[in-house]
Amino acid sequence: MNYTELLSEALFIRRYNRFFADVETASGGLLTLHCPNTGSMKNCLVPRSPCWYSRSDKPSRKLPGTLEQVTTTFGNRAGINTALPNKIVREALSENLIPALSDYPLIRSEVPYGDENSRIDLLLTGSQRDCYVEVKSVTLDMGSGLALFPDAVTSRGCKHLRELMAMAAAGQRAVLFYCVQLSDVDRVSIASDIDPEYAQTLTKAVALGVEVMAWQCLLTPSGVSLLRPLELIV
DNA sequence: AACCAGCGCGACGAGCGACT
DNA sequence: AGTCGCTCGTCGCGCTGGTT
Repeated sequence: MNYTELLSEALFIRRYNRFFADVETASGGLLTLHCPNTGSMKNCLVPRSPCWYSRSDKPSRKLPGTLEQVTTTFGNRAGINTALPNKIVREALSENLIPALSDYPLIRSEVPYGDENSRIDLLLTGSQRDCYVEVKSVTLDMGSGLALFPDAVTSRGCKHLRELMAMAAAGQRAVLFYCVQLSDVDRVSIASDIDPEYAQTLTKAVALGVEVMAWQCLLTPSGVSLLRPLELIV
């Protein structure tokens, strides 16, 4: 997934509510950007650390740009745009870069499904069984190569797990795909101390046949793409 | 019938005020 | 004290209405 133009570098100053972040540009000016991540962004908000943003001149937008990448507490680069993982994974699927999900000719995004008014991120069809793929953005850097999910209590995350379990029980493939937008990471685990209910539900989901996979992204100023599968400690 | 533009809505989730 | 519902900005989907 390529940005429309190269990202600009700045210094992260503060995120003063979940939609707005102030940065200091190279020329020393203060710029308010849209923050495309409404989560807690734990370990991703380090004052005066390097960050990168995209510019937009769309007349419909109120802010001049979007915060895309930041530096974590441990000095790693994190992609914080929660809209990107779906695009990145879809792109990788259409290029057959994910061996475990390579036999599906048809890919659709945001398809309504389940009993709780949900939409599945990606529905893969055209093979023997349909494959429901829920993509999660992982940005919680714990240092020493470890990334965790979630970074805050996520009732929607539990809801998505329940929907995936229902799909698996109905005989379809159900996949939870952790898209890890972090540099210098080699394994992913579940933050059971942050959201015990999510951890329990995930254990149940795995036992019921929901497949879980985690891939690291390559983050550059020109774009983000899937890089390699990561060890998953569930 | 086919296409396009515009509009409305849902999703995202932390925080806050109103209400039970 | 606990729960509910609304709000923020952006994106993408799906519906509607207009034009060709």
